[in-house]
Amino acid sequence: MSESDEALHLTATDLRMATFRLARRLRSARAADSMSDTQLAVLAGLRMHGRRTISALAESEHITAPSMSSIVNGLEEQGLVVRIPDEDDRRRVQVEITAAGTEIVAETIRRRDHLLAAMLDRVDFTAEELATLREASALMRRVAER
Amino acid sequence: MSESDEALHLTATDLRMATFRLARRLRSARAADSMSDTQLAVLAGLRMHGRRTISALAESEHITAPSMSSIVNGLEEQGLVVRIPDEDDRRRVQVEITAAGTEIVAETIRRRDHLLAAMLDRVDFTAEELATLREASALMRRVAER
DNA sequence: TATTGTTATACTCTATAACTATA
DNA sequence: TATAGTTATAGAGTATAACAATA
Repeated sequence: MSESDEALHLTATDLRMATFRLARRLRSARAADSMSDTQLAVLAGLRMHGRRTISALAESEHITAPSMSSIVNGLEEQGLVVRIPDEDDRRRVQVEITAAGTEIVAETIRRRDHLLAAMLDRVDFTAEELATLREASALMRRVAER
Repeated sequence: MSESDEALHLTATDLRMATFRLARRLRSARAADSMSDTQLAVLAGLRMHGRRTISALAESEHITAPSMSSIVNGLEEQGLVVRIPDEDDRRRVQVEITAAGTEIVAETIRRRDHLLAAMLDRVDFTAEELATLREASALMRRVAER
C-alpha cells in the first residue's frame, strides 16, 4: 500500500467512527418522539425539494413504492403532508408538505442544533478547533455527495 | 447572542448536516444486508466490551429488555451470539459473541472503511485536507463522549 | 404493454403487560 | 418483595406479489 493510500485508509477509519458516534447521539433529538427516521427524512426532502411523486420519494429513501405509500399514509393522517392528484398524468400523485410538516422539520433541526451547540460548548473548544470542525464539515459534505 | 455563541451555532449547523449526510451514506454498507442496525450495534458492543447481560445490552441500545431478548434470539439463531447461564445469579443470562459474529462486525467495518476511502479518493483531497478531516474526527469523538 | 400507485400478506423491530424463576 | 428474563400481543416499517387505473 502506498503512503497516500495509507493516509486515505487511516482517515477513513477515524472519520467513520467519529461520524457514527456523533450521528447516533444527535439522532435521538427530534421534534416528536413518535416520528421515525424515515418519516423525518421524507418531510425534510419535501421541505427542501418541493412536491414529489411516491416513486421519486421511494427512490430517494431507498425503499419500495408500497413502503413509501404506507409512510405517506401515516404522514397524511397526522396532517403533515397532503396528496395532490397530478393533472397531466393521472396515474401520479404529488405529495406536498403542509405548514405543520414544515414546522416539525424546523423544530427537529432547531433541537439538534441546540443539542450539538451545547455539546460543543461543554468541550470548551478553542476558536481554531471550531474552525477545524467547520472546514471538515464542508469537506465531509463534498465526500457524501459522491 | 455573543460572537462565540454564534460561532458555536454556525459550527453546530454545519457539522450536523455533514454528519447526517455522511452517516447515511456509510450505513448502507454492511457485511449482510439482512442485518439490522440494532443487530450490528449489539454485535459491535459485545465485540468491544465482552459478555453482557440482556438488561445491560438493552440499556446500551436504549431499547426495552423484551425487545433485546428478541434481538438476541435472532442473533442466536444465526449463530452470531450464544446465551451463557450466569452461575452466580441464575436469573441472569450472559450474551457472548461467537467467532462468526466477530467476523460479521469485522467485515462490516472493512466494507465501510473501504467505501469511505474510495469516496475520499474520488474527491482527490490534498494531504492538508485529509489532515483536517483526521483532526476533526478526534474533536468529534470528544464531542460525542459528552 | 408499460408505468404509477395501492392493497394483501408476511416478517422484523419495537413497545407494554403479564408471567416464571430466582434473589 | 424485587429483579432478570421470557412470552403474549399489538403497532410501525419494511418487503414481495397481485391488482387497478392510466399512459
